[in-house]
Amino acid sequence: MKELSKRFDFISIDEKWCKYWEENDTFSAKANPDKEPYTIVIPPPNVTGILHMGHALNNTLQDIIIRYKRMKGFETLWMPGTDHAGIATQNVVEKQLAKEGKSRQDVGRDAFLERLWEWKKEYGDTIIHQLKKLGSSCDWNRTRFTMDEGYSEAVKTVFIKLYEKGLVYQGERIINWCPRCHTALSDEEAEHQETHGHLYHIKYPYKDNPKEHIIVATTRPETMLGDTAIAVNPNDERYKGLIGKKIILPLIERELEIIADEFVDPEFGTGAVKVTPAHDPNDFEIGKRHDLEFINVMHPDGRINEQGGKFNELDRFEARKLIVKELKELDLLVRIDTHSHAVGHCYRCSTVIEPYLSKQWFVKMKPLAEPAIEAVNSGKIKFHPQRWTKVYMNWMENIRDWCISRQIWWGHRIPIWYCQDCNEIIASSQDPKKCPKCSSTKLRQDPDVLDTWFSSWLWPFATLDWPQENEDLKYFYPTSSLFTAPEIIFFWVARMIIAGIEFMGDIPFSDVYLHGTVRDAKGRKMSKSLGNALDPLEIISEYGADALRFSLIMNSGQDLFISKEKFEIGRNFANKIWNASRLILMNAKDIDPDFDLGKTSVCETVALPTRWIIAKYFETVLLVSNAIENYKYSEAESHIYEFFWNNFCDWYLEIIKDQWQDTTVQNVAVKILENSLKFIHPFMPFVTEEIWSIIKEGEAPISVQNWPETLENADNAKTLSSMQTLVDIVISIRNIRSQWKINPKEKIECILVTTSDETSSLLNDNSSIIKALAKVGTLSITQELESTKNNATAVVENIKCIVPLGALIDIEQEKKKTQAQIEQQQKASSTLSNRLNNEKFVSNAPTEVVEKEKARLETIDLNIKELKEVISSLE
RNA sequence: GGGCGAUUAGCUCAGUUGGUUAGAGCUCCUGACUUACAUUCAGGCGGCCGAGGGUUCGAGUCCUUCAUCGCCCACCA
Repeated sequence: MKELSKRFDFISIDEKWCKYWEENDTFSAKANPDKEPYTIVIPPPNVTGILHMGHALNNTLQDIIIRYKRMKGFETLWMPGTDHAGIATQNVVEKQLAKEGKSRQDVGRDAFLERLWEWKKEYGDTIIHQLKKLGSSCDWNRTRFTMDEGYSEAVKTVFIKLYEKGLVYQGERIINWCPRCHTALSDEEAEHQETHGHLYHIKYPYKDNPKEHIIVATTRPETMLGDTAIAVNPNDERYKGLIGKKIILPLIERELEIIADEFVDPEFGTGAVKVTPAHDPNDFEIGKRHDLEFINVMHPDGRINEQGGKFNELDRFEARKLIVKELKELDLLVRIDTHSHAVGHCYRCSTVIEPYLSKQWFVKMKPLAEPAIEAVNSGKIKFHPQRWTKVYMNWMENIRDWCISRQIWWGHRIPIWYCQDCNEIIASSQDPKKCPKCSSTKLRQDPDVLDTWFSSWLWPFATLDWPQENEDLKYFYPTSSLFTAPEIIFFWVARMIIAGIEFMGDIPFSDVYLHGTVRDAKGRKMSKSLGNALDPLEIISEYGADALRFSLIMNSGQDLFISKEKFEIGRNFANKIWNASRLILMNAKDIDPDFDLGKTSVCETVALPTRWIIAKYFETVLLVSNAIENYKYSEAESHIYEFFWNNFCDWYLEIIKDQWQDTTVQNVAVKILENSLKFIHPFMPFVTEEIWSIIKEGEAPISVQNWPETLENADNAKTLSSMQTLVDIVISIRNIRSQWKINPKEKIECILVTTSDETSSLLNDNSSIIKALAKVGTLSITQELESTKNNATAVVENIKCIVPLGALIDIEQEKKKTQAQIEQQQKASSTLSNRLNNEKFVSNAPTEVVEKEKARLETIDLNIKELKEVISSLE
């Protein structure tokens, strides 16, 4: 067997295995009828930039489960890819252009798109490269992009299907408009932030009596330029007589009428509302109800247009200032209250969103949502942690139509053409040559593109080449689980469920795991602008990919608070694994390849520490497996960490230090190491792969090895507990040795002091174990005795040492405590039996409650019996 | 305005269906250069489990009220 280098050089190891896995297609997957499929689709990172810590966490989680399932014998597919991220990517390229002093209009649509594709190529590749460096075991040959050719087919097909069903429609209404990005946004893309603004109270004079006025309140005074009515509640006594009265709109001098509408809340503001149907969703509705004029007073970039009279061309906020100033001068401003309310901001550039009247494409969501609600209600799709179900449901049940058209260039062009001659609207997945109605060839494609999420929601099946039918699609769809951040439940998760059911007739995945947000040590979100972002690649080069992965997962219960030092835990652990392996390789020379841990664990002649570590090992395999299955990754890691470091290294390897000539010891150490590498592998793929390749030279990589076998839990647990007392002795001996500075080679005399029957019988029954223990621990036993605290202390002074084995407990106190417990339990027992004897209770309570109470009574009675035995043993 | 989560050692967090004396890591302190590892080893200090009330023989765990922090949703101008 080869030896490990003295230094653990993660840089070259990371690189070596990245390359190896890729060159050997270790993770390629194909439909295999002999195996069960396990599929994950990656949440495709945006091609806007480089990977951040959130990605590192997200992909590590996916990699753990996929590597685990692969070792468990599933045909695993982890589908990689990237997202074109419409607005976001267009924005970064526009910024790039701006540095050259150009706008996208300057270069033109085609040239601009070319720039975007260049960008995509560079950053898409970078991201894939970074995912590989993280150790992600994706099937890289299948890497997809949300705008590659086949994918466009899927998008067009979906659009047309929905259009034909009447679920995609065009409509003119108030949408969220970003004046900076010059595009419509969906409701989800408007981020509402609590803002401290102002509520302006303005006088609107009557036409017939300009000295009198009605007072309205507004947060956006500039919208008054588009006012076409004043509304009051029809039941508001203050205003009843005024309905129908004419008003002259200040500054604009337009004539308005006071109308009555139930929507107006008499309690808010003055109870009178200025109505601006083109700039407010509620006013829009009022406008429709009362057949008002819709006056748009703004350019798409947020400047006032010619409708604004002398405010023409002013920016909306400039106009606001000026209008307030002029109103003041005209003595029409009553007062300004401070007012905090939620204001929508663009989720890509944080510009204040303008409610804006515009013609857009929408998806009718209600009918699509129903089966998606059912899928979660019926338990076909489960959220982990479960509480997210509520969030999902709340959105689904209050779902609104989805605005899907964007006035940008980067994205899937809407497959709609307009006939210039007869105004026919043509939906087609191919470019149509002529109008089917009038045969005109003057066709113009809709200039808009689709919301980026309109392609993302097809990801689980579009990546498998839908709408084409093929074997892979049938085999790998539906996928198994989805790992993502809660921020995109609505954007992505919910819509994928809708699309999966609608277009594939089946849910897209059965489990959704929502992980926490990565924050800095102070709890702030990591972001480039705050300058608190840690770069995963930097961590990888400083601590290693395994360290990055391990530390991230260790902290991944809820939100993660990450500082650089946290990665030391992972680095140290990887180093520990390396050095433990070194030690074992240096000492294990006589290795039996068929050595069976299961058999050895029940072999009575084997020394106690060895039997114990084997039992502990089997326990750990089970704990780790269960934790992974239940999506409790940090828990799995704690089990691994504790077993490997505390039990195996610090305890077992220390104890057997001078036992290496024993071949059983050698084999046990090697076998436990090998199998530990296996269950550590999903978490730390690089170091385990490297050590495995040295121990098992010539064998297949650990990535494709089988997951270690488990023993029946109950039996193993029994073995463990029966040995625990004895193991405590070993620990005590070691402690005494170190405290009393006794040379490890020197035999020490000790007395085993026992108090309970259980322990002494254990010692008697296991004299062979004691002997084995003596052999290992260089312990010689001179006498065994039962003792009280007092004579134990007396003994201490004369003898070299004693092994405190529960003997140094104050017997009197122990008795008292036990007695108190007995009394308590007896009380419980009597109340319980009273209850069970009460006919009312037995006949009225549900049967399972009665059964439960009976079971409780039984255990309590058993407890009492045991406690009484303890008392008698103390006497 | 509605919903969700958090509150346990100085810090970061575990704590499974209520059940003996509430755990770990880091920090701090004490000791060990024992050649696999100082990215180490052995030990120690440190907790009215956010506050009040309730259910129970028994509550960190269940119910209720409150406080503080965080997140999400929401078209009262």
